[in-house]
Amino acid sequence: MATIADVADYTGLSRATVSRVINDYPHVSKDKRRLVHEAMKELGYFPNTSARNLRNRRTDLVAVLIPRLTNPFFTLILDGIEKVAEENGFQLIICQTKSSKKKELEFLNLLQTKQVDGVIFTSIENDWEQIQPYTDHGPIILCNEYHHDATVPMVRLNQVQGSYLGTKHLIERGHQRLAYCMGSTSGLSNDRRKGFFQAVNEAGLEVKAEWIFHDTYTMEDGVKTFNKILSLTERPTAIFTGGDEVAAAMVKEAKRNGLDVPGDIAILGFDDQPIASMIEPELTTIYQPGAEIGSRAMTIFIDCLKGKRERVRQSVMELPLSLVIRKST
Amino acid sequence: MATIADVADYTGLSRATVSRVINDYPHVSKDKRRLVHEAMKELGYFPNTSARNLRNRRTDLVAVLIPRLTNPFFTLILDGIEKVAEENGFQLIICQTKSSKKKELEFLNLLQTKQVDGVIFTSIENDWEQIQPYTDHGPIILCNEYHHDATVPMVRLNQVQGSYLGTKHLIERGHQRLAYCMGSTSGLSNDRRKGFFQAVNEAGLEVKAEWIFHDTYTMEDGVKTFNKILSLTERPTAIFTGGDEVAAAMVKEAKRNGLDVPGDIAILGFDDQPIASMIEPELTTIYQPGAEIGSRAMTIFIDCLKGKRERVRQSVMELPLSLVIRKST
DNA sequence: ATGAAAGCGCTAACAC
DNA sequence: GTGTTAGCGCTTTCAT
Repeated sequence: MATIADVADYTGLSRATVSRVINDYPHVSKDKRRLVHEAMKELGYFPNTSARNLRNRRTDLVAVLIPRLTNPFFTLILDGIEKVAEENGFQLIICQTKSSKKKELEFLNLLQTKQVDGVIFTSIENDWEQIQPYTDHGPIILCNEYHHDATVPMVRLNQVQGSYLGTKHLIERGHQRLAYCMGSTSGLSNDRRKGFFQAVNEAGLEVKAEWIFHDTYTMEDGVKTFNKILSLTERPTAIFTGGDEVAAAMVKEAKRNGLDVPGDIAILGFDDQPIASMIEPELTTIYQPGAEIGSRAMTIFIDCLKGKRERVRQSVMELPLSLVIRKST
Repeated sequence: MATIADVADYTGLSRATVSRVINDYPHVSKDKRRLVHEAMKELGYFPNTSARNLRNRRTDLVAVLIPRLTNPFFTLILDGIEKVAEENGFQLIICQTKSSKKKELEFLNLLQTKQVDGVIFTSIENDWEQIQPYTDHGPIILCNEYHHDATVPMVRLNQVQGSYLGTKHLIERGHQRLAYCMGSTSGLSNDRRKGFFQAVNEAGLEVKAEWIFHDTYTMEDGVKTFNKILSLTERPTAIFTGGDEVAAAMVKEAKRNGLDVPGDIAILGFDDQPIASMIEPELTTIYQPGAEIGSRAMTIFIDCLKGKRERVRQSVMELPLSLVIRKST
């Protein structure tokens, strides 16, 4: 494998000059520049990235922590991150945490060992105290996540506003008994609950404890939860869900039980995934600009790396959610 | 930032011994081993990956070429690759080609510059002659792709068999006039067409040229193509599609036009994505074990890297597709 | 069991 | 405009 020294020898120039050509520096004569290029081609030379990284103390690599690759919302974020990364010469390393605290921490080793320049979290499992020490080693950005005491830039969606909007919509449609299905108990979920109850309280409605459901993530969860709701003596007439998959599964289960959506029961999705407009009736849902927060987060990341922006200081960029009214409510 | 030399100085040992401890080599006394571990913790030392990579001539990094992150089938493959990668201490670099020949070639620079140990293609845009030279620089695996003259390991799905199965099913349901929608004109598409016509010919059916549609990828394409089909004077009674999104959009458009699926027109999907079982009627489709081929490909990749397997020699592993009969046919 | 030292391939400060 | 050279941080012979 040819090295820079080989190119230098071949051309009779020094390694320094060859390096200057490689890196497109000024102060190299046209002649030598061409000479070097010819030699590189002739010898099949390519600069060794590990050597450059060692010397430059950068890798142009970013670790992106994501719970599951098969979750369309997160790949949307990833897509947004990738777009900006690509434009700026960065590569992305995929870190699938499977929502495990342990794995999340393990991936942070990539930062300590300088395998990556920094990390973008699209979801966060550990408490901030666990993460905080790692901020010494490079920029950390929270994307789609928020921690009250995190000392880093955060790009988030206004979940409070989003779920308020959706809930208010249900109430305006005349619903008085609302079921609420949530996923985990993360900060994100708390915000959604906040928005939900804000709308509920404003309207002076009551929400019974038995109308609140936890750990509802998947389509199967949706079916199970829907059946629980059906079996309730005092049954809600509208359901606020934490995702379109859950909502879609519920719509289907409702139809299977001979119920009309939204006539007998209204179902509100979240995310506005492709599936939302494919099912019958089309899902009313809350659109989250996933690609957008991804791009923003990556842009901020780059600014931090370049020192254009302080990286160990809290900052919050918040984007709004919007209600997409279709047929299920 | 602490280096190995700092740890050596701190403990009064040599860098060599510290290195041995880091890499868990034998022939280091218990005492010194503990001493070094304490020092590393004390100094906040972490081995520098770039330096190790340079020295070891490996990065434990694999580039995965994928057309679009937002395509669920490809993230399924990615998930399979990731699983095996994780088990073996490899990290994945995402390379989104957006189906561009140019980008695909650019990503191969990662191989030449030794930024990655090798490459897994989950789709391939260029001709094999373009790719072939890169095999000098590290293992290249084709996953979900096949090139007749490729001199590398390939893991593929038996598309011929899969589409034969689906087409035969349509014919058995009594359909005589079949429409065929394909995506690109890749090897993969050719195989599907082969299976389609195999079944068609066996049954002695005729397929008019106007029943064959190209470049049908997305939901919008599905809607457009379906309307073209509707406007045909001699209209097919069944449609073979290249993906569940397309099929789902067609089902929806059919219903919008007052047609019954499968009564008036049967629609066959491909992939068995979550959406297939969420729409009404549920999609009959062809299941492709995406995660499975991903895992297999990564396993083969590792064998190639370890020299357990020849890497510049054609080999083909083929997995079968299966028909999932639901309600749309 | 431990250490000395060469060298992986590259860049940049400094000299001319 | 070009060359010399000292590292970047690590691993691995080869001694002892």
